[in-house]
Amino acid sequence: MSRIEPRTLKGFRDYLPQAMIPRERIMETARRVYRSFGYAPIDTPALEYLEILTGKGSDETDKQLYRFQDHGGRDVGLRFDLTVPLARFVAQHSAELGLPFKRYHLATVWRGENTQRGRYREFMQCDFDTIGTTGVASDIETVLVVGELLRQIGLEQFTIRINHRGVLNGLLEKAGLAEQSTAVLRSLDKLAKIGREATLAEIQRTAGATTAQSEQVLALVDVTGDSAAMLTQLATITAGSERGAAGVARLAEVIRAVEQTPGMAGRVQLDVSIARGLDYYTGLVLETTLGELPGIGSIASGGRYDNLASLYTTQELPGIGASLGLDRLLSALEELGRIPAVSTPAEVFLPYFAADKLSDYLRVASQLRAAGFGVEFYPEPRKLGAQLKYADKRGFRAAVIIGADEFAAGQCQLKNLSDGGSQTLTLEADAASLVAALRELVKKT
RNA sequence: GUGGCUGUAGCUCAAUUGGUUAGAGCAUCGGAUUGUGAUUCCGAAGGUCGCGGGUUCGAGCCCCGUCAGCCACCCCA
Repeated sequence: MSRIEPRTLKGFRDYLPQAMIPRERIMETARRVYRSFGYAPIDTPALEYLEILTGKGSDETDKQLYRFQDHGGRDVGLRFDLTVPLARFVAQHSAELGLPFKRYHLATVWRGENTQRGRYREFMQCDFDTIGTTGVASDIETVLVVGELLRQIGLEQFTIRINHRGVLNGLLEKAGLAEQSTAVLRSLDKLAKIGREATLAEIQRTAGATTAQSEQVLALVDVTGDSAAMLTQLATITAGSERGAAGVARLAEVIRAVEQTPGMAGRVQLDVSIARGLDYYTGLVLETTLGELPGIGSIASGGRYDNLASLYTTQELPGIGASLGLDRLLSALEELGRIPAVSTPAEVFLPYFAADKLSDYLRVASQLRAAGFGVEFYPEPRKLGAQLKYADKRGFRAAVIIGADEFAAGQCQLKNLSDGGSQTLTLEADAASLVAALRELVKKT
């Protein structure tokens, strides 16, 4: 009989414990932060009717979409982001949800695009959105959520770069390029990557702009200084455009509020080159870069849109949201050496040592678990050395060693696996001394 | 989707100009008179040379296809 080769599809990955543990930790942090701002969890099906997903109908969408017929002959597709499902979801349930509605959604999405480092065909998105309000508070909170998330992940050196589509569009209006805004913004988005001259040329090529028009757009790039100075210059550039003025005013308000939030001063920066490729953004747009790894690109980004669900409902649903780039963030953390080489989620290892004391071991294990520790009990009585080797390899912090001698004496040994130190403790009926010593040890290391 | 580079053990790599039974380190598993890991010592296992076809007396090495990875382009709702 020929064996089937175990393998995974191009762009699809297995996650071993060592990769999955930090991954879950970040997802837990994201959930905790999102919840702390009142975003509620939702989930939607991986598979949607094809017409839901192709509603926007760009060619690129079609190319990247995983589509097929199900067993009932229905045309279906796998979701390629969480925004389209959110739009469908809100249009379908707005009566039950009430507005404004704040939700977060951590889920897998699929895109059949060509793979590259950090770009896969199956990946996780960690979105949060506020639907049904245009209030500046929701703009401010979106920035604050991103900042709080990164801080709780343990990253301190980051910059949230913000811009406003109204400013860009106001400028385009003045330049007479309003119709070609998508093409112009797409080119502008590449400014940092390809440089000023190439951007200029590309705007002329893709949007059919004149030299004067494209220069007028690129005047943006000459906006420099601190945020206040830039805002003044932007006001001048966009003078005469209502949208531009409103955008400048909103940027000013967001920056001021974020600067005044404890722990967030200096974390937000106006960056006129940020356009975001997505043509549905209409207001604030944001990207986040790491000071230690500027080259890795944005690890959290998002923006405001006027009308999320116009394809599915007549109801006007403005909103703002952002998304954490989980894979990019993880590879950044890895590059920074911030991913511990651990393949166990538990901190305490309990060797099975005295073969006839199974029930006593199980009791200690459950006492430690009740006290909040993750405890792995080795499944069979083996040589202690082999068991400790196993524990070391997996990165446990501590081992609780209890053999026949300790049981007889009513004691246990607590071994710190990172420094090899060991202490002998009294093992009471409620294991109180052990719990206290473990708390110390886990806190310390 | 387009173009380029790459593919030998779980990982990183080696293997004279095409020439016998494809090697090493690390990792894995076992052991060093059955109670202490990560540092030591001994041993074992592990390879359809990504896969398929072709050229050749002979292919890990050359050719074609295919799959996968990396890079650039495209794109990223």
